[in-house]
Amino acid sequence: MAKPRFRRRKEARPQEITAAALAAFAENGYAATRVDDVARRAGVSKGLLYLYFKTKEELFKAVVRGLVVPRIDALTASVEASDLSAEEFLRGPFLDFVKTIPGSPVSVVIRLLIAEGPKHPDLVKFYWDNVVSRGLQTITGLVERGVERGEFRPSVVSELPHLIVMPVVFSMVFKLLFVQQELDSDRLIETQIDLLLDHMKGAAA
Amino acid sequence: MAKPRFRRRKEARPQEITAAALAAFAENGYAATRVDDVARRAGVSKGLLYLYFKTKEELFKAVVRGLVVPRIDALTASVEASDLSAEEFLRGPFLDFVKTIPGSPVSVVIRLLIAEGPKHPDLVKFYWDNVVSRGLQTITGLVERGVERGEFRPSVVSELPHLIVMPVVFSMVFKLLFVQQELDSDRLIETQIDLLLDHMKGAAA
Amino acid sequence: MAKPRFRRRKEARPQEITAAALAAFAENGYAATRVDDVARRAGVSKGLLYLYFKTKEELFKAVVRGLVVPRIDALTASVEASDLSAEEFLRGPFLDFVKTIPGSPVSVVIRLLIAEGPKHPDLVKFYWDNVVSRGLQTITGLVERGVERGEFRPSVVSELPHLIVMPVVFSMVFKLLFVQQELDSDRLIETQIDLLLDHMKGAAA
Amino acid sequence: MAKPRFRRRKEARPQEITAAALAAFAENGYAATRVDDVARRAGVSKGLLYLYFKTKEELFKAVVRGLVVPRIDALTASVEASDLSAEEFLRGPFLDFVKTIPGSPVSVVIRLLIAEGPKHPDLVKFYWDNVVSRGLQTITGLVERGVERGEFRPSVVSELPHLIVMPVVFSMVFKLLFVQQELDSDRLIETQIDLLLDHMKGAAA
DNA sequence: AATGAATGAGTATTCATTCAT
DNA sequence: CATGAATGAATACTCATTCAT
Repeated sequence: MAKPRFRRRKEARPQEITAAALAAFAENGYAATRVDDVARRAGVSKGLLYLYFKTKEELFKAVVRGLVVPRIDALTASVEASDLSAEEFLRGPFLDFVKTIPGSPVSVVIRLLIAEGPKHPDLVKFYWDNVVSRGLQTITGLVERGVERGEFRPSVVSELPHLIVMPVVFSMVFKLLFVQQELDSDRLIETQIDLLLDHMKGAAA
Repeated sequence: MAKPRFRRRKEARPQEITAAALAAFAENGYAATRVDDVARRAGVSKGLLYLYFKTKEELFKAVVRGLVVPRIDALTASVEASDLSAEEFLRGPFLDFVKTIPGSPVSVVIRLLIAEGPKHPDLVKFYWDNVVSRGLQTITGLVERGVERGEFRPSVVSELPHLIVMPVVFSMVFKLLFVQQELDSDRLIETQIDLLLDHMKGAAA
Repeated sequence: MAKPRFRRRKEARPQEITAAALAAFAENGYAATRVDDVARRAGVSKGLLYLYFKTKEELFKAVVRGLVVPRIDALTASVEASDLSAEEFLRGPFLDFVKTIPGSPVSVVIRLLIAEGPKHPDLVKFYWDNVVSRGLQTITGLVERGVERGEFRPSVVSELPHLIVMPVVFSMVFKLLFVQQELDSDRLIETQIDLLLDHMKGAAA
Repeated sequence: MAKPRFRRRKEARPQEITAAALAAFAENGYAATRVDDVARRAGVSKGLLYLYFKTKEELFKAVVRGLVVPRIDALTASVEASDLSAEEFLRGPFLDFVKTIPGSPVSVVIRLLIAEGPKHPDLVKFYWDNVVSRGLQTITGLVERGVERGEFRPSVVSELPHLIVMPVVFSMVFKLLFVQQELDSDRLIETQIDLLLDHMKGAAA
């Protein structure tokens, strides 16, 4: 009745499983992904999966948490460590970082959150606190540093840092929805930053 | 427990049902919405619902189709009918129209498409053809009209009309995700249009 | 994918299902009974069963409730309606009634309660309130009527009506456990009633 | 989180495990008890448990076997060794012994057997042969000794020794079911023995 | 002897869909 | 047209049991 066969034994298991889950969720969305599938992708039995994650929902949360926090940490750290001028930073490291987002697995998380968010308020809260809120604060700080240093004049951008990340979010959503359609997200992002820098550096209010 | 019995045996039934479905989808998302719920909301039996819509999926498509096309038709028509200058149009009717979007049921459709899109390529295609593509074309036309008339100088915006709708999409997604958080979407949209008009009207290339 | 075939339509369904459940529980106990089995026995699909009973547990409760209350009602009513002397009643209708219990489905309920009781305190409460407590009160009332009328002398039996029902419970448990072994439960019950009547009618304390 | 590590690598292990199992079964019943739980309670790994007991069922049987036989042995031995009169024995050592039963772990075994008995006929057989049958025989022997010695007149009790153990079983079941309710089982048992001694010593048939 | 990671068969429950009435 | 009783495939989760270490 039973012919078990297993080999490995690790503590890397949780990561293997969340990676598999990410892939599965990316393809089918949360609701339509079967736990069986995730287990199979991870090369693991269903039972083992449940050993690490009490429920499908918890697995979902682990995926979101594990994927997204490191990136924001990196951004914040790099802002703080940098001694570039605000403009140089925005056109340099920031732009580089931000351009990678639309093609990255973060999109998957966005999709999951949009689809399942209403049923997981704590997760949304977590995402807001750890990613969005922190990201916006970091950007605001960067802009205000520029103002303090005389690079920029005071402008609406300090209050609406959303203007800066907008093209990133837009591109993610666009690519998520219209996989077939072309969108030069790099150019979109660059252009928006150009516009904003022009505005912030300009003379008139 | 009390159901109005003054059904006027209309043939407005399909609309009543799609309206109920929209409401249900808005609350729970597509996957988590039970056909039972939709029927109950519409004050109709499940059997009758299935008389109008062969499957849940078809109902979904009907909701999407029925909701968005009219609005885009209206926009296009109003552009064509207008004899305002491009800037006047952008700052006037366009802005008015566009500000209403983030709070409207279109958001729901966006959510549904993001969540379920990958499983309904034909629907995405439909949405692209009838809404997004047409919308972008209309905007491009408007901008080019401005260039032809000497209002604007040639600029990226003709190639990236996305710059104009970006804040709308961003606001929708933001509100979809972070219901609790404030976002002054009107101001965001206005500011972006200001930026772009400055840019398009500016002297330097 | 679906070739449904069904015919009937009733409001007797719940009873058909609880009857099937009783049979299944009797054979295998609660935990080991599969809902599938109950449905099959009732000639009904699993889905329909869940239409009437939200969970397996609720089905269980319905079985217990439905089976047991009517009998106690009957006993109580018959005591009140009777104009026999206490002894005549005990030797007559009471004995007849009580002898039927060990072979009746009530045993099944006892088994279920013993096995599952700790996990269903509300059910145990219900059973106590509606069956045991009421039954003991009825018997106490009967005995006290006898004392008032001068048939019996006051005795411990008024305080321990359990003495009267003891052989019934014992027989049930015995037969439940040792199906193979003989036990003349009728005689056991009769003898105990004889003993008690001797005692109650006797002169010495 | 803290486990004593001073395991003395005893071979008292099996007993530690059955003791843990008894406790677990007492709380949750057989079906609802997880082997994991038993192992944890015994401070032992699951693997080790399976080294001693091939299956959960075997563990169950070991619990039942280990718990009841010693007690009956003691009773039988004490009857045989005693030189008291039958009445003295019944009112003395027997009563003392029997009063301890309803509060003892034997109740747990009763519960397990009632709940799981039908699926373990061999276990029931074992219990019958080694406990019940022997117990009843011992009691019958005691009564007959009384008759032979002229203490008692011949009576039903020789044929229905169940009359003597009835209150014990009844009390166990009662307490098992209605943990909250009071029952003076000592008094119930004493009273029944009084009744029976009166009867057996009485003049009239 | 001892561990606990790993397995997978088994089960309650849900829900889109159908069809007798 | 209209109903809602009935179906059954699909799926999350559990737990006894095994076996590499």
